[in-house]
Amino acid sequence: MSTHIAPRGLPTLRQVAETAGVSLKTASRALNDEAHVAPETSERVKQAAAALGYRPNLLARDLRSHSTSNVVGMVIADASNPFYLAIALAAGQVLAAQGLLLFTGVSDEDPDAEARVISGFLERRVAGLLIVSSRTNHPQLQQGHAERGMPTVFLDRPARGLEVDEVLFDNVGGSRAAIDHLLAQGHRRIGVIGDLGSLPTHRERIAGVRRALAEARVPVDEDLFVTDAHDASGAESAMRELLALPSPPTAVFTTNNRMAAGGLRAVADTANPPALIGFDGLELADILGISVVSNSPADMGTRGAEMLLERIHGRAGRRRRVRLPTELVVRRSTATPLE
Amino acid sequence: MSTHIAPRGLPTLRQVAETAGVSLKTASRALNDEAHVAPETSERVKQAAAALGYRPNLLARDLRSHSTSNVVGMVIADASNPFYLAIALAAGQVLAAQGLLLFTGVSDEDPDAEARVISGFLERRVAGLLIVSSRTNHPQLQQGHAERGMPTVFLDRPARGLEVDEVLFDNVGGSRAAIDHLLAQGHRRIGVIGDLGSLPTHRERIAGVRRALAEARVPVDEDLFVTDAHDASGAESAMRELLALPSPPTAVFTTNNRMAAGGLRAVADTANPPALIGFDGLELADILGISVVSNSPADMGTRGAEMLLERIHGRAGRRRRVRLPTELVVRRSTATPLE
DNA sequence: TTGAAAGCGTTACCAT
DNA sequence: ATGGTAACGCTTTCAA
Repeated sequence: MSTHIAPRGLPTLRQVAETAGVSLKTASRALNDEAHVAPETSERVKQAAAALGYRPNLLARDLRSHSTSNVVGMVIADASNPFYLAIALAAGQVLAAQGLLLFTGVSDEDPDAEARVISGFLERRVAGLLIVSSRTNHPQLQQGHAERGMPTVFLDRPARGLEVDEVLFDNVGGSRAAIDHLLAQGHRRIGVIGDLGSLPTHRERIAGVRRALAEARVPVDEDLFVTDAHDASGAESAMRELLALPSPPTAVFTTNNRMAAGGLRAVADTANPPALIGFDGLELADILGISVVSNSPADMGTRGAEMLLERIHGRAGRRRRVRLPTELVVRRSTATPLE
Repeated sequence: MSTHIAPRGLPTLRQVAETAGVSLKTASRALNDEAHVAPETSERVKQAAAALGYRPNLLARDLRSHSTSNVVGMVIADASNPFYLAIALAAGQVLAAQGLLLFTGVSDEDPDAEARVISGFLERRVAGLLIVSSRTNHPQLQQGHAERGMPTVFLDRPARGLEVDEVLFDNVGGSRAAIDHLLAQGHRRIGVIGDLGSLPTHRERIAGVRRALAEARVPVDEDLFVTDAHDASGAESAMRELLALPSPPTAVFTTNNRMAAGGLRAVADTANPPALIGFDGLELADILGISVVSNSPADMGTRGAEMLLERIHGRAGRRRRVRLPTELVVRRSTATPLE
């Protein structure tokens, strides 16, 4: 723990009570607007509280009352991606409407950090958990929380081996739509630039690609599939490698917004850039004319928060697994059929 | 005595102690790795804890021990802007290295929501506060926290009337650099598209513009200054209005990244777009060739967290007000001098 | 090395 | 309508 700190000397309920000349319990009742307090007593207590700058100690309250706190904890894996912010923002709005506060911790794709953040929430007895996980297993949650009834919803990435609700995108369907579109434009050599191969999201998107190609009986050239390009500059290199192949792809599918940004950078100064399509929204994609499989992080946040609220309010029953739809948005980057 | 059931059936330290066949205090000592516990006793306690899925209740611990919690609360005003995420991410990394957790709450530019989030943190007795405020006054913080020693650092926006540390950008200097650059390129009719006029950041940036123009003895045409375009689509309309003027500007300065995105959208299909320069980084600005006054939200987060840590560790003394530098990055959008 | 008791600030229960 | 007392789960203090 951290070093010693000067005492903060915040007033307690007892001091408020003394100042107002009432008992501890009466002060408590007055400040909580409970019944059976004379209006003038209540007024006197509230003035005393204001004068002293009193603030309830929620640690003590939650400890005693066993009421779950009004905080929902959210863990996001990657804060450098506005995509996850959009989820958190939407979720926060839904929760705020119910008087719940959303506090967000960042794991930065580090499983240990994620465990620490979740522990922090759990040990402070939050009312529920929203998790964009960077893990494939969840011993903490298995051990006693999610499975003993801590309301929990996984977002964007599945909860492996855990009986909890989840909200994911239709990654397979979205990828298939992207590839089908490229095939329809006449492309047969289709490159793919993907994020970390360990990410379930990535895997599903790749699965969609393979399925689309298989159904169209287009042979798969593994050299055209680059994976583990975990940031924009990795994607940029990946794109350069693809274009330097003896027989380069005529179209490239980037599996998320960051891969798209990197890929784009690599072709920005190219004479004959390949057709380009991405997954996820991309800022300014409209101006740049980039086709995408678009999804709605806001919907994900909203839906996840709603499901969490139901659990917090006592909903029982089996896990629910929601798949949110995606939408193919065609722009300049794939508008021209291959000759 | 019947053993009580903890909320959600979580085991308590007492149950761990009973399972291990030791006293409450011994269990506490063992789990906290304090001295004076026989190794084998310690081992037995830890196994019991693991078997039961024990988690310490930090509410109880912090309540009793008066140790400040290991949580720092951060409030951000606008989560739809990746800029603030970048600040939070950097701050979180600095704090994590010291064993502190950063929890972030979003106010969405709503002063009441900000107050609620701050109350939530305060009432949970966080170790410190990082605040990107949407308020101009801070009665809560004045009343007893910031001024009684709750470590607090304001980021990006000043702490009006509050004696706390702050880290801001050199907004005036950055704007002046942008305008000086446009003037050097021969522009005399310079438009400005700004965010909410109530935002101090915005005001400072406008002040920088006026100062640069005044020093160059270029008369100010108020019709060219559009303000309160608080989102990208507002900025887009603003840009269209500017271009529709009888005597439109030859260059436009957008005072933040969102204004830039909107302005850009408006000129995307224009034959003779005005010169364009923005403030703040903008995703893909390099590809789009947009000049910017660039700043580093990561530096802001890092610096702010460092200053907060010093306060948490007991640093006394007057408030410190840091101004972080900006850098002019010239790209295609302002590369051509006006004929 | 270990344990019993007190207490943190609050709310719950049972009186008055 | 108001108040005393116990209790929440933990750490601190002091004793064994």
